[in-house]
Amino acid sequence: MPRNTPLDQDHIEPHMCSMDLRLYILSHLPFFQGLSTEQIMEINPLFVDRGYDAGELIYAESNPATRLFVVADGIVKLTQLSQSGKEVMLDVLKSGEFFGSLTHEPKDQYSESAHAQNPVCALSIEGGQFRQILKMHSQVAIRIMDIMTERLKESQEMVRMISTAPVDQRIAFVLLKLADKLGEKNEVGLLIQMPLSREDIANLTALTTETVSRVMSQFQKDGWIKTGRQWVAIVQRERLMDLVSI
Amino acid sequence: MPRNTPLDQDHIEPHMCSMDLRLYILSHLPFFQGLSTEQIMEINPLFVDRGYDAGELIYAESNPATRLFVVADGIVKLTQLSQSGKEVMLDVLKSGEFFGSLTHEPKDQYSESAHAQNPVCALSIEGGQFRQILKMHSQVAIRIMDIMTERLKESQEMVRMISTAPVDQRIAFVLLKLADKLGEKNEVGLLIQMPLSREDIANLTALTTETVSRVMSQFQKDGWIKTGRQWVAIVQRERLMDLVSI
DNA sequence: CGCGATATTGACCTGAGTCAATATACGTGG
DNA sequence: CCACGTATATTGACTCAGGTCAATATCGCG
Repeated sequence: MPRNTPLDQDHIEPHMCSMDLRLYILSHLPFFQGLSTEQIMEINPLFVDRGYDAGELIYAESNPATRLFVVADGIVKLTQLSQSGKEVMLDVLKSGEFFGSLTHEPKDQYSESAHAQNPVCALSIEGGQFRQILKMHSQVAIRIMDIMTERLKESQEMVRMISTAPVDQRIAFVLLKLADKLGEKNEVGLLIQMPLSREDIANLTALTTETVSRVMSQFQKDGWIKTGRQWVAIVQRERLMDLVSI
Repeated sequence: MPRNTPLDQDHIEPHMCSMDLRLYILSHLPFFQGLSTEQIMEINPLFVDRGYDAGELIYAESNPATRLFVVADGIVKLTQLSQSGKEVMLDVLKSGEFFGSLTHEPKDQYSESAHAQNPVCALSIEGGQFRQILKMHSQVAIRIMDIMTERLKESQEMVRMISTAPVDQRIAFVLLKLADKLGEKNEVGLLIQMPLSREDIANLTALTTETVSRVMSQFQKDGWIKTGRQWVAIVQRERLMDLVSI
């Protein structure tokens, strides 16, 4: 049984949203590819940076939606609340991914809440200013469109899994997806580099913590994963893949 | 008990995807707003039209994705198949909405199947040609981006409903959504203008036909809806709204 | 070292699925 | 235009996957 958390806990301090990091992030954003360095330098001052503590709210569902955010460092989770108060986790974002508002309609509201899952540095820009950029650079708008298309596809895949797959498949599916996105090879296996509790996994799979615990205990007994408090590593990726695509 | 189907069955014949309809549709597409009539006329020849019979396949999941489609007339349903073979209905599209491929990567595959739910006339354009239009007209790309954002939001709302809401709320929710999109006031109530079986509703809500039948029988006994073979009309919209947002 | 958050495990319950029988609407062809 | 046959819908009895409730264990932080 592994002792301590194997998660990497070196985080950039909030105040280290430095100019260097900003320019690095902005110039490497997938949707700014195709812009020149000068264009990036011009856009740079429109962004503000800010650090968030682990667990801190970045914005809340149904609040006025005015800004577009970009993760510079850390992990951001997007959630909705059901009427009964259960949290539904819609997505997990890492450095380089955007979230928030793509519009500048005064009446628009955020359709989900965003929380820092660990210490986060995020850049943000006012929605209207971002739309100016889109208007001037169609290749940026096309990139954003492509990313939204990909996200829609993933959300629809989630609908399919939740609608039709049994619990072990659903859990295996999200573990594999997270490992693809955040996996880091170490001595144990493929470690998912984010704090990830049973409750988080339950909120990602439309299950309860108890069910997640039972299934993951079995996965561990079978030697498919190794797991502890707030972390999961995949040991036998193939076994999980087989399970998902039976 | 209403006797016959109250659905409007006047459909444009497949061969009536006429030039007049084409230009009307193209010039009224939400994402072509902002283009001049001359620009629309220029784009027009890039589209081909085709009619589909009720139930006919337009394209299949995992086939090479090469074309972008636009519904000119009729209803198109988008579906995925689970491994166990159950159909999951992802969306229902009406005139003016697009579906298919927004890319021109040779290796891309359709992530869902598209079927004509009733007789359909659709226009389509090759993905690469459409991207040329996007590149030249950033306002079109921005419109598409906005539509994809809206669709993602709806898909995420579906994830939340399926994850957390009991069956009667889920059914009420999709009936209201369909009525908002396709509702037509008539003597019975607000009729959903598309062929809509119990199985369709089951595929939209991650339920079985039997459960849908039981819940809808109850809705009808309560006087909230009127329904028959392949049609549903909403009588007491408020009651359903109350149920959904308890 | 001790406390609170996190995780596990068990016993039991229940909402929705499954299986099966029956009913009813609609299209088809005589 | 009616009779028949098939697809669609309803209803009931039973089952079961996963939820609920509750007790206990364990980690890691302060």
